[in-house]
Amino acid sequence: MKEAVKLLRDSGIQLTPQRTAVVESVLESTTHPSADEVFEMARRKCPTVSRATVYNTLNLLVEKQVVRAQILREGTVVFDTNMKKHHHFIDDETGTIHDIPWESLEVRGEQRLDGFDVREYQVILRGRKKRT
Amino acid sequence: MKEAVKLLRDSGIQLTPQRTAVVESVLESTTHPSADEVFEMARRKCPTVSRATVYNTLNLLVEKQVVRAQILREGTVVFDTNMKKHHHFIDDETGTIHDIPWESLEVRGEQRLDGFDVREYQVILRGRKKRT
DNA sequence: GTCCAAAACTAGACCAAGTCTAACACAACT
DNA sequence: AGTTGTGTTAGACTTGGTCTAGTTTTGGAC
Repeated sequence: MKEAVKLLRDSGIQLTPQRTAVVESVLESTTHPSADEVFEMARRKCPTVSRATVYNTLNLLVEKQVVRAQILREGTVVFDTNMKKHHHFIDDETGTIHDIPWESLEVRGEQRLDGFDVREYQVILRGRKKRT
Repeated sequence: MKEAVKLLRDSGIQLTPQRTAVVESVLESTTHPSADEVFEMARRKCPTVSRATVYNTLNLLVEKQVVRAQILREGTVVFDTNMKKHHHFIDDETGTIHDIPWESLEVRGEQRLDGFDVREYQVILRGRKKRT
C-alpha cells in the first residue's frame, strides 16, 4: 500500500482521489476481484469515480507491477495483489480462487522443454475446498 | 472424429448438417480455436449455420466430453480437441497456444495440499517459442 | 492570484463474446 | 393431415472492456 503510493508518485503519476480510491480498494481486497468488483468498492469510497478511470488505474497498476492481471475466470480478468510467485486453486462449486504457496508444489522439467523459452509458469488446480 | 459422431448419435442427438459442420470444423483444427473461429470455419462448410447453433453445438461437445473448453486467452474461451492430460504453453508475442505433453513436466505435492481436494490440474507456461 | 497547458476525469458510445428468445422448419408418431 | 418435439435462425440482449469528446483539475510561469 505505502510502497504502491510511493511507486506511483515516483513514476510521475498524480495521486488523485479517484486513483487513491481504486488503489486502496484493490489492495484491501483479500479475494481476487474483477475490475467491476473494484469499481463497486471504489464507488463507495469516492462516488464519482467512473468505470473508465477504474480500468485505466488498474491497467496502470499492472504496468507498474503493483498488481498482476490473471486469466482464471471465464469472461473476465481478475487482479491479484500477491506479487510473490504462487499457484492458484479454483473451487469447482463456488469459483473462488485460492492462492497456493509456491513451495507447496514442486515442478520440474520446465527449463528442459524443447523449443520453448519459459519466462514464467504456474500451476492451475481445480477441485473442491474442504470446509474445515 | 468417427467416435465423436458415434458418441453423439448414441446420446440421441441428431446429426444435422449444421452440427456436422461444427463438429468437423473443431475436430479438424490443429490450433485452439475460439467459438468465433469455429463459426467461420463451419460457415464455409455450411453457409446457413448460425452463431447460436455453433455455441450450442460446442457446448454439447464439451458436455459429451468430445472437446474441452479452456480458459487461456483474455476475453474468450478456446476449445481443445486433445483430450489427453497435457499442459499449455502460451507464446508471449503471438498468443499462440501450444500443447505440452504431460510427461515432459513433473509436478509433485498436489495431493498433499492441506484443505484442497484436487480433481485436476495443469501447468500454464508463458514465454517465447524458439523458431527452429 | 491569474493564465495556460498538460494531465485526469466523466458519461456515454462503441465493440466483442456469449446467451436468450420468438418464430420458423422439419422429422417422427398418431 | 395434425401434433409433438427437436433443431435452427436472426436478432435482441447482456456483460466485460475500450475509446472518445468534452469538461475539470492541477501545476507551473508570470
